[in-house]
Amino acid sequence: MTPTLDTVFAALADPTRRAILAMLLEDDMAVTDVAEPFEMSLAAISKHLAILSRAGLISQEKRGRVKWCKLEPDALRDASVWMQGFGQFEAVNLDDFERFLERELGAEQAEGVRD
Amino acid sequence: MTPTLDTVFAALADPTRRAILAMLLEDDMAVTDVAEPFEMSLAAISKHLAILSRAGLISQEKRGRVKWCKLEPDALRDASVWMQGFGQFEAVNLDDFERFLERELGAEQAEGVRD
DNA sequence: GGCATATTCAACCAATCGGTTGACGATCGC
DNA sequence: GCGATCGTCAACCGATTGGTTGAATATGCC
Repeated sequence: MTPTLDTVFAALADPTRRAILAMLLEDDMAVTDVAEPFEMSLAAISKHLAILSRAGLISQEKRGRVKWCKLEPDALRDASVWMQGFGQFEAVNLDDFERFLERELGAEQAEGVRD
Repeated sequence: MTPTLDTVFAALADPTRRAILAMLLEDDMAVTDVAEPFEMSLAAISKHLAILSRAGLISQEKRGRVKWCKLEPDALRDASVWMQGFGQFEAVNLDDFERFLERELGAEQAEGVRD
């Protein structure tokens, strides 16, 4: 399936999935390691990863028995083009982004990662 | 309710709602006029507008018996900050955006606005 | 007042979502 | 080969989504 705006935005609409993307920003990770910080089953995380993968936001490659997850930020490009069309946003600096991530992750932590 | 990334991205995940936002980019519109090009009931459009409104993407103001819908592009700012954090996208020019919109609207037209 | 117009509400429906559990198939280490 | 580990599959569950229809609520016009 070619990723559409529908699938990309739908994938981004879940806080668990956004948290996963933020984790993958640091480094590629195995499925088990992705699941570790979350208070939910491995199967649930596996489903989230499948959704991110179908949206093109990550790729997964199996090496041995571990499946590595890798961020694919290019999938955000079309969505970013779409959004920037409204409001002519100037380029956002990464400090803004980091502060944003801290706020969001902090909020999730406060409610136990998930609510 | 203060709009969250959850509600903003979820609102953007539906093609009907994105088409509505694109229409409002041109001008403010009454609910009935928003509904006109779509092959679905007025009530359905009313619900879509409520979702966009809860996400902060539009505002609605009732004047007389007609309720005017107005784009509120600022609500996209947080989401845009979030997305640009991945991939350091350069500013996108509006020509790109217009071509993009044409493609998307064209695709929807081809399947009868909705599939 | 009375009718038409603009919009929402309420109830319903099928489909999807986000989660669970338990069984299963691969692969590694020994 | 065997047991442990990695990950998915399948079936199930309750909640939400995107749509419908019909009735209800404003408001405007004459």
